[in-house]
Amino acid sequence: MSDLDLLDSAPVADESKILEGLNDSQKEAVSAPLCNALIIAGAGTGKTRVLVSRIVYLISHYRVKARNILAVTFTNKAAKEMRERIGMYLNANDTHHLWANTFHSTCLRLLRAYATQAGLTPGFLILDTDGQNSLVKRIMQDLQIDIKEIKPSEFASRISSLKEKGIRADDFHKRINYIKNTNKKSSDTAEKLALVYTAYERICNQENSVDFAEILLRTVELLRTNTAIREIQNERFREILVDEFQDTNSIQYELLTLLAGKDSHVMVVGDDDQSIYSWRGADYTNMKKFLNTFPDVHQYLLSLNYRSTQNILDMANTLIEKNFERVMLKNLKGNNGTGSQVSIFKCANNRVEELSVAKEIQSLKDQGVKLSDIAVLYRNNYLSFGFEQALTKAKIPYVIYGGQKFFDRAEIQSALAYLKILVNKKDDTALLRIINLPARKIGPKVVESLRNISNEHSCSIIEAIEYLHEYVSSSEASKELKTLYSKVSAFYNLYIDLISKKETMRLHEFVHHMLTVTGLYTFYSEKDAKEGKSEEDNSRYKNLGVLVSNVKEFEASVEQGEVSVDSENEVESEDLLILYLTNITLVSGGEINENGSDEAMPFECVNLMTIHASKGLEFKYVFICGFESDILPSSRKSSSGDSSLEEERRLAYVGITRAKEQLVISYAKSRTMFGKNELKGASSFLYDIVGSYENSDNKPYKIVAKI
DNA sequence: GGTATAACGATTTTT
DNA sequence: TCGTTATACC
Repeated sequence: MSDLDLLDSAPVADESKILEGLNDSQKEAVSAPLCNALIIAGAGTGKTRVLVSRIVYLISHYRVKARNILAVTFTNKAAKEMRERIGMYLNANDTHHLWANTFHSTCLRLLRAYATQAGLTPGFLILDTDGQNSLVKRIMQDLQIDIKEIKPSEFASRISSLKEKGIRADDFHKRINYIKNTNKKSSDTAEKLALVYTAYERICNQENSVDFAEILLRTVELLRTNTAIREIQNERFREILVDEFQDTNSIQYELLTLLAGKDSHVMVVGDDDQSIYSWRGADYTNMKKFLNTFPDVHQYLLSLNYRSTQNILDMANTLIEKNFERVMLKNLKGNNGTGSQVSIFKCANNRVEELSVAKEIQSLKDQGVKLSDIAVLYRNNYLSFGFEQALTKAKIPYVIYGGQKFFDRAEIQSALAYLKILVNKKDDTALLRIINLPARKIGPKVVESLRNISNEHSCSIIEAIEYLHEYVSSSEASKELKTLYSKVSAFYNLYIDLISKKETMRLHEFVHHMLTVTGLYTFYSEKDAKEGKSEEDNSRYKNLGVLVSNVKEFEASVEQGEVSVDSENEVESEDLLILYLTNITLVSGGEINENGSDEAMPFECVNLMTIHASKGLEFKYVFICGFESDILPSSRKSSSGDSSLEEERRLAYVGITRAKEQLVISYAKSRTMFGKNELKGASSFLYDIVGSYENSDNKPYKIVAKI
């Protein structure tokens, strides 16, 4: 070991301090030997704390080097939180070397480092869900597949889930042929899908872009086939830790098996009772699989809950007991006393429900409760509307998590499309979005001709225009080509101007320049004016300004070294613009405020969100609303088999276990939905819970009628 | 190239 | 019911 290595792995935190304050089972997990381990951590049992402590323990006790540790999470939020918490124990050098990232950014880092070996051109961009949908739509139209019969987004998501199962277009074709040969009937839709999938793969390759699923699949294929690269990673990643393991899908599972070498150890933390993303490919049986496939897995169970009162936990325990497909049975025990009873609001209708909740929040507020300690949770986004109205009327400020994301807005996507073609001229998807935006007389006919040229020369549309420019100015071109060029020459000049200015200006100034010369500023401010939008309320013009601020902020954070541009030579340094574009598709994604930053709301607000979005969070006061049949469990699921019903039950379980001190569960007996008045009853889950306490004098809940 | 009208369809959501 | 979107039409 060199001195430098010793410095790198020098203990940074007092070992006894790491274990201080942990309970016995947490301590056991944190100080586990270097081994494969499965930690089953019930809701609120200090899962993140254990993970963070384990990482620090690995470094200080086992002298594992930070660069040999990989921690993987699902969301950027979780990754950020983990990095921050680890940062409190480690020195800056260790923190820098440690990989604590989402599955996607981990893979992306590998792909950037080994782009060529993975069959990509360096500088490739990420195709987000919108881009994916529009590409699929374009393909379906080209193949004359009726997009009214089958929604492009349907095919797009099916392609993604095929990729998440590791199935390529080729494999899918083989499958269909196999079915044909044996059963003689294959579905018409599947055959169409296969055609679209093939074309989709081809175009993504041509355009040098990867979608989210591709990021994972490419990495897996790279590691599967390239032994040399795999061995480097095996050597590097000695200790791998995975958060929310119940949410892994099959490609992520395979990734773990490939990243871990024979001397590596994998520690996974999860809770099968909180698996609520199976519709997205998550498979909590990976926990069982892990136990059976990885050698010598040590098991740890965390069931002491630090979050909620026992009444709340009893509700949760009673509910989840009805699930049969559990990997490991656990009963949450708390250390916060019994607490007050859970209130079940039995409301005459949804209006009453909304007003009752608002009234209750008002009285909490009057008692001096911080609004940010209150959350209103619901199964479906459309349920938020009524609560928004009721809260507005009561003058109670709130924030809604989710909803339309800033970067999904049309004007932002258009601006980004301009930026994308500047770093990746192969990106036809981006180009087609803006070639005639704002209108510059490039209609479908011109586009058609351009696409013909690009097909002939197997190049992108921009390259076709470049080719046209060369050809027309230097030789005796045909009249048709000359007129064609005259129609796109203005756009070509714009493109050339942007390409050259990009190098000479600071990035945010350049983006501002781009918005000016492309005419996007004018286009959108005129559009705003036409629709009578005031300067203030979410005008599209203003949003473009917010984009510039966001770029500026990003620029500053890169300069301060906050965004890791990996210094190790395996990751090459990149164009700042590529870095920005990658960052917003993969890392930011969320809502940003008018200053262009993603800092939290400065003032006190009640939190409104879906139960899905609440996972991993906790609040002192929680209202779970619309606890009704056909809503929770959702009408689409209750009829379609046990496992989806069980997932809905887990969802309710997640909701309940968010509450620390007080929980209100509310339902309406009648509800106006889509203009129609429907009679719903209380959720079957509520009957299950109440039924369990039928003869008990010691009920964890009380029912309150609201009329 | 923009506007009016009809038709549709409406879980959950991160990357 | 309400918002989005495709198509027809000017």
